[in-house]
Amino acid sequence: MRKQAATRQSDVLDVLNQHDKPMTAYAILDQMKVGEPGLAAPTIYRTLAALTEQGRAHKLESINAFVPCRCAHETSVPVLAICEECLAVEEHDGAQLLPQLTALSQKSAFEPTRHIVEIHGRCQTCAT
Amino acid sequence: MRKQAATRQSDVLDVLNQHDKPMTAYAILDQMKVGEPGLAAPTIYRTLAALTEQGRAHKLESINAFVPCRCAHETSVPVLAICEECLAVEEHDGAQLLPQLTALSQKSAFEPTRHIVEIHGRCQTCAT
DNA sequence: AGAATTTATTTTATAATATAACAAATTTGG
DNA sequence: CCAAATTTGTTATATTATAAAATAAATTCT
Repeated sequence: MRKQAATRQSDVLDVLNQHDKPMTAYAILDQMKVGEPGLAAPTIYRTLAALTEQGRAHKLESINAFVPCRCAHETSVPVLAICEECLAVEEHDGAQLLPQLTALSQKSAFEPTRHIVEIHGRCQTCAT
Repeated sequence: MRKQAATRQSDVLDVLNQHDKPMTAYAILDQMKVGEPGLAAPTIYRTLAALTEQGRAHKLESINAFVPCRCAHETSVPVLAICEECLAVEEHDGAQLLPQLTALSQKSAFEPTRHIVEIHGRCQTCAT
C-alpha cells in the first residue's frame, strides 16, 4: 500500500506537533508504526528531507533530531536554541544575523546556500 | 599497550593536519590503524571529545566530521563554512555575531553555553 | 480506454556513526 | 611499595542514515 508524499508529510508533521520535544527519525518511525506497522526508516527520512526542504520542519544538526517549524517559514536563518537539560527547543528568527554572516562568507568569496545556527545551553525553566 | 591522552591527542591532531579536508572519526581511525592495528572507535571518539573541548579541533555537526582548529582558539564563536562540492572548510572568527546571538537568547532568558554556526555553500574555487 | 513507459514509493538489507559496559593498565596518595 | 582511584583499551552493541531492489501509481501514447 502506498501513500501520497503530501499525506505522509502532514502525518509526520502531525507527529512532530504532538510532541513538545524534538524527535529523532526513529522516534517518529516508532510512533507511526503504531497505526502503520509496515513502515520503515527510509520513508521517514525521505519525508523529513522534503519537510525540511520546504521549511516546514527543521533538523537539529547537533543532536540529530527534528522539530516542526513554528516561525514564519520565509525566515532565511532559523536559530534553534536547545536546552541540554530538558531538550526543549526555542526557534528564533535570525534574519538580523544575515548581514554579518554574508560579510564572513565574502571574505573568501564563499557562496552560501544555507546557514545553520544552533545554540546549546539551558532554558529559563532549567536554569535554576 | 596504552598511551597517554596527551600523546593520543597530538597524534590525532597530526592526522587531521595532514589532510586538507574534514575527516570522519572512522577515517581518522583507519589512518591511525596503519601504525597501531589494535585501535578502536571509542579511543578516537574520546580523543576527539577532548580536542574539541580544548578548542584544538572542531566538529562539523552538519556532516559529522572534524577539522583541526586553525583560528586563535580563544574565539567564542567559530564559524565553519563548508563547500558542498569539494568539502573544503574555511574557519572564521564569529566574535562579531555574539551580541546578536546573545540578544536572541535573552528574549527567552535562555543561558547559552555553546554556539554552533555552520555555513553550507560553494567555495571560491568550486563556484565556477 | 488500455498497454507501455516513466516516475515515485516502499521494502529489504546494510553502511556509517556513536556509545555502553567491561577489562586492564597506570598513576597517585598513603 | 601497596591499595585505591583514575585513565585507557577492548568488546559488543546501539543509533542514525542510505543504497539498491522491488513494487505500485501515474503518465503518455496510440
